[in-house]
This record gives sequence, structure tokens and C-alpha cells, in this order.
Amino acid sequence: MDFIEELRWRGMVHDLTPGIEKVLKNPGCSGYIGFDPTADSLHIGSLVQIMTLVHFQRAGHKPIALLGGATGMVGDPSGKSQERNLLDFDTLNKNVEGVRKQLTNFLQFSGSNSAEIVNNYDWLNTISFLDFIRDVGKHITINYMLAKDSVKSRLEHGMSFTEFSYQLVQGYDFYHLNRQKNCVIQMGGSDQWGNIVTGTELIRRKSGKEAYALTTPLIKKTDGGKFGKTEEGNIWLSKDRTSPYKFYQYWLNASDEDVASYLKIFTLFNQKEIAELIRQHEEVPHMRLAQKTLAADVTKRVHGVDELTNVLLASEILFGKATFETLNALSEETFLQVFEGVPQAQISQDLLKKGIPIIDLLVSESRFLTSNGEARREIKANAITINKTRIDEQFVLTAKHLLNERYVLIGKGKKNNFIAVFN
RNA sequence: GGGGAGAUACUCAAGCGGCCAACGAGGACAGACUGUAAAUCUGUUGGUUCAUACCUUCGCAGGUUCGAAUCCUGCUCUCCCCA
Repeated sequence: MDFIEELRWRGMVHDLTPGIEKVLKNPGCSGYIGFDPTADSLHIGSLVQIMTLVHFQRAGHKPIALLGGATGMVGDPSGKSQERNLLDFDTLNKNVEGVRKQLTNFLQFSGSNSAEIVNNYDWLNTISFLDFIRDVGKHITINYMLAKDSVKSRLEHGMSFTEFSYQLVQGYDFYHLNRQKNCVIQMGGSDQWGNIVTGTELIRRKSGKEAYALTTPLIKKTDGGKFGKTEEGNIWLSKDRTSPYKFYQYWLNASDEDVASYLKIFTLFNQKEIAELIRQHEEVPHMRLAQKTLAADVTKRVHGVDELTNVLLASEILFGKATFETLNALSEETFLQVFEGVPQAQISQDLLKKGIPIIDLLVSESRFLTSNGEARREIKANAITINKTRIDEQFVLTAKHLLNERYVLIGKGKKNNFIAVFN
């Protein structure tokens, strides 16, 4: 499998430096992608870069994931319109470890082209400022640096020397990896182009060697929204930040327009398989085959097969035609696993003796809805379900409605679910 | 420093003494139709109660008035023009 060809048909190539194809023809090259430790988890935007490394490795090359333990202390100005606050050392360390742990799930760390994870803090922290400006700064002109988009766009509103220096620091990483590990290619998102070619330039000037750059396009949604974002925020890879259920649902809700390109980027199905899948999907679009395949594949890769099983069951129950009987048939353990990630509230079981009027249940007891008025409106609009059954304002909850003698599933509309736990 | 304009609910934006919980648009939520899609149509969008009753809200603090988001005074902030 040819790496560049593979990325090409997947729509994962935005730009590349000439000559790269020839170099990568022979397996065993080293290439790297940097990951910023801005949080203790990556989000699904980074998944593009992860997949790029996965393809790189599958093509027989050696992928290196670089953790920006040092560059994270400087702050990459690319794509940012404002100067950011610096992260403190402890936070950064915690983030580096979190991201490192995640990355290990995706790559192979054995074999002749085993993956490697490095932290640029390990080599940058020992370099003195004087050494750096003499050994590195001397090779790159200010004019060259100023021409970069990441700098140009900031000239009017200001930019600290710290962020201005960023491209040199990242460039040095590339140089370092080139020298130490014979790393000849750096990849990244399209916003990284400027930083990457500063690196290739530095390598050329300092060692007279050729190094290469490849960037992936920014992922867009056809409706104009930002990929990987919802009302509640980013979709993260960490289950503590985004529950596997929400994660699965995000992919499942991909639009017909986007799903083909997502399949190409985020799954390892080959060209023929994806074409066939899309063909089937278009025949029976309401089955949502493409979305289901996408969501299952990505969820499995990120969260593992056990989580996927739970999430599939949860989705089927919440969106399928579940009844009180089917819900009640779940064992308590399954029930809890399945609905992990669905918001919950604890309510005292004593209240059930008298019965809980629906309005109280929705508002004061569970805080599912914020005001009685809202609760009345939603009930009038026919939006509220208890254990998948529509109810009216007269409804009073009693012990006979409990699932597994403890739980009640409350729904608002099609997509909002809530679980009341009675203790 | 001089002159002018403005601050209204999630956002934009009307209102300029009572009919204002406040037009309209967007967004959001829900219902119908569907495929947990898109488009479309409908409803809702401060709170309590459901009843054109009450409470809280129109930058902040006071004041005038039977009554103010609307008038007056002071304060804070934003924008524009001239130096």
C-alpha cells in the first residue's frame, strides 16, 4: 500500500512538498505528527492526525507521535487570533500524560516499524537560550518568519515574542528528530504548514538534507458547522469528558452529505468497501447504514468493543421501540452500563408511597427541567415520556412504574433522556 | 480636550408615559411529516399559578408621576466625529 495514494483517495491530503512520493515509496521511513497538550484529552479533531499516523504505519513506515511538552509551554499561534495564557508546568505534565495514554491505543508498538511516542520537553528543556538563538535562530531570517500566515495575521493586533518564536521551536523539533531518528517527514493539519516548512528549511540549512511536509485538510461539515463541536462543547476521546454514548451519537448523527468523507477519514475500510456501503445506504437511506457503520467503527477504535456493545444497546433502547416490559427485562447491571452517560438524579424512595405528581418529578425532584412552566409546556406539547410511554399532566409516579425496582426513564422529545434513581 | 450617538430578554433589534413580560428576525426547544437526516408546516421561548392574577426584568443608583423600558439627575461602560 502506498501511503500517499492511500491518503489521496481518502481525501486526506491538503498539501505536500514535492519529492515526498518518491521518498516514501520505500517502507521504513520515519515521520512524525505533534500533539498539543492543551488538555488532558484529545478531541475528535485530533483523530484525523491519529489516523494519518495509523495509515503511515500500515504503509510500513515508522510513526512518531510527538507530545508538545515544551512547545505547549510556548503556545502555537497558528489559527489563533489572540495571544493565549500560558499553562503552568503541572497542568502541562498532566495533559502530556493523558494524551500519551490515549495515543497508545491507536498505534502498534511492536515490530520493525513500531511506533514511538516522544516528548519534546526532553530535548528542549536542556537547551540554553543563547545556544538556541546562535544555533537555530541564525539559520532562519526574520523576513522568512514574518511571511508566515500565523504571524502576518497577528501583526496588527500584536503578538508576543514567545508566540512569534513558536515556529522556530517546532522547526527545531523536526531538525532534532531528523538527526536523531532520521525522521524525514512531518505531517499535520493544514494550519501547520507554515510551522512544518520552517522545519524543513532549518534541516536544509543546517544539515543540507531534504525533509518533507504533508498536511491534511480542515474537516468541514456541509451545513457550515464546526466539525467535532456540539452545543455542549467539543467531542473528546476521553470517556470522562464525552461519554461513549454521546460519542457514538455524534457520529451517528453525521449528515448524508458528510458521512462518505468521514468514512474515508476515520475508518480503515478500503475504497471498495466504502463505495459499496454508500451505494447500499443510498438504496435505503432510512436504515442509516453508513452512519451506523461509521459510528460503530470509530467508537470501537476509541472506546473498545465492550463500550460499543453497551452504547449500541442504549441507542436501540432509547431510540427504538422499547416498552416498559423490555426495559424492565434488562438486568440492573446491564441497565446501568447501558445508561452510563445519561444524566441522572437520586430521589428518595419514600416519596413514591404518596406518589409523585409529574410536574414535581420533572422539576423539583429531578431538576431535569428548570421550571414548572417549562414542564407544563412540554407536557402539553406531548414531549414527555415515562419509560417510553407518553403521559399527561395528571400522571402520578408510583412504585409500579419502577424499572428494576429503582429506576425510571424520563424522556423529552426524541433525543433527551434522563434517569431518576430511587433510593 | 471639544462635539455627537448609544446601552432592551440567548443574539440582533423595535418600543420613547399607561393597551409592555415588552413588535420582529435569528437561534433554541417541542409537535407533525420523516431516517435520531435535510427541507417544510405548527407551537413554545422570565417566574409563580394557570385565570388577560401576581412577582421579577429593559446598563447602575436615585427622582418626578396615580402609573415609566419610555421623563429628570448622577454614575459606569461602548461607539463615532473633530483636535
